[in-house]
Amino acid sequence: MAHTQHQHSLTRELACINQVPIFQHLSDEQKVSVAQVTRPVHAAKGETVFAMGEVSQTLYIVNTGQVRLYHLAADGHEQVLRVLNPGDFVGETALFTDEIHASFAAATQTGELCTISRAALTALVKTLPPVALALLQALADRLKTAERQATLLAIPDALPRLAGYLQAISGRQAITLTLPMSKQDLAAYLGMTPESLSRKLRQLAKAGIIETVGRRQIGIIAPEKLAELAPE
Amino acid sequence: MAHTQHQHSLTRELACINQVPIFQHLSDEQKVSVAQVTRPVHAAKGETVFAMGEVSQTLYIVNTGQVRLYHLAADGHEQVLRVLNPGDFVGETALFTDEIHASFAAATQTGELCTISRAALTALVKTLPPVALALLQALADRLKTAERQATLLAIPDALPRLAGYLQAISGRQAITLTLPMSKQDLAAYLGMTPESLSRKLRQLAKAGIIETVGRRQIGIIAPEKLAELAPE
DNA sequence: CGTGACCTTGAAATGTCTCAAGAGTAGTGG
DNA sequence: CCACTACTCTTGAGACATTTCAAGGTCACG
Repeated sequence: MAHTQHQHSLTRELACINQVPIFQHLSDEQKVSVAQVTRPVHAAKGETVFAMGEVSQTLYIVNTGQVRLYHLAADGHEQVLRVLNPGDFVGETALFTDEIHASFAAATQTGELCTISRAALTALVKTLPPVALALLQALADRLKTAERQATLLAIPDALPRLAGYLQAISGRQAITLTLPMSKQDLAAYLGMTPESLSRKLRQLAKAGIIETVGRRQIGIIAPEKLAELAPE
Repeated sequence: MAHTQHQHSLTRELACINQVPIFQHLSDEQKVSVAQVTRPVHAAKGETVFAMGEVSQTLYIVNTGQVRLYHLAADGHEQVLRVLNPGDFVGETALFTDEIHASFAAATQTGELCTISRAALTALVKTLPPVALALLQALADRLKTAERQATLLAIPDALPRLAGYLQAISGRQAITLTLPMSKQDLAAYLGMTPESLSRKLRQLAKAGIIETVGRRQIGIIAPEKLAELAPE
């Protein structure tokens, strides 16, 4: 079925490609060759994109919407691993081995995903050096944030962990930011309980460092003070 | 000085290349072209390879010996980020931006490093697809372990954190393994105090799950019991 | 063989977790 | 459109685990 769709037009595929940073710096004809191996997938809010344990040979790139990656512990507790916004991708290990998904992926907002099979992606990397470089850059970036996250979580005290996180996602600017997940998810992500997170946020607010705007927004008022609390 | 050395022979450079997994699957002539842009560096035990804050445009690959990457906190406390064994590398972000080293690197065992400049590495990725693929695989692997490490550290209780770590480095086998760092470094790496680590190791030993052999060796006796304690 | 660093062990203090209940918010259905 | 409901988030008090702080033991190294 997908085959005939591809014959019709590549507009949907190209729309995918054009949104994604990885393919941003390609020429038009290079984008077409990428589009030919891309399969768009629609994901409605709440829909499961893939489940844990499934075998995959596919790279998923979020075009629009938002996808939440999470673990499901034995006690039914969900642990958010990562939140995929437009341009983010998952499944890069499928490039080399049959990846057994270690997590669930569910859309938190309706949107479009682009999928590329392992074989096609390998071919792209071999024939289009810019794709290889862009992928390397994306992986290097993610590696950096993952390693930062790991060193952050190694801190026993909750306050510097939270401060370090806020500093990282605010870019040390005095901006108002929207949290990428609910506070209970964020708490688990930061290795603490929702109660602790709530208390620490209040503590920062009382110190005049942040202000909470609504339920998912936080205004960074004093980035310098945040930096003092964060490691280094 | 390096220039004339290169003219003499590429034996040292090729020795480097041949040891490194990234370049393993190249043809002989491809290896030569890599060797031509490789600069070997000797690192004596205890020697500093690079310091935090230094600007780098170089990829470092460990050929022989061992290199320890670590943070230096304001209070002088050292936090080990990663231990590089032969085949491991650091500095991949230098591929894209002038990396400001976020850590120190010091040799814990005398050995040889291979260094490749950003420009040369970029050129290699563009001209030799196998290099690009190998780099991608290496980054994907590191990403996987880093993300696993992050989810592990998000657990509040020390015992499952330790169990998860032991499980990861033992490969779920009943083997005797050598710790890659001192126990006080390992404690910081796992987000606990040396005292806690000592107590938890004793606890595992009393339960007949592990045994401590000397100061840096641990024998895994019951991998299944370890898996029960580790998350999932 | 001595010295120093690493590791272990012990007891008290602190911080976070757990458990429980109450507010606020968002989304739903009448 | 409003009220209701369900959920998330907050707040409080007690229990617990880990961190501190301090000292002793053990191993590796010169």
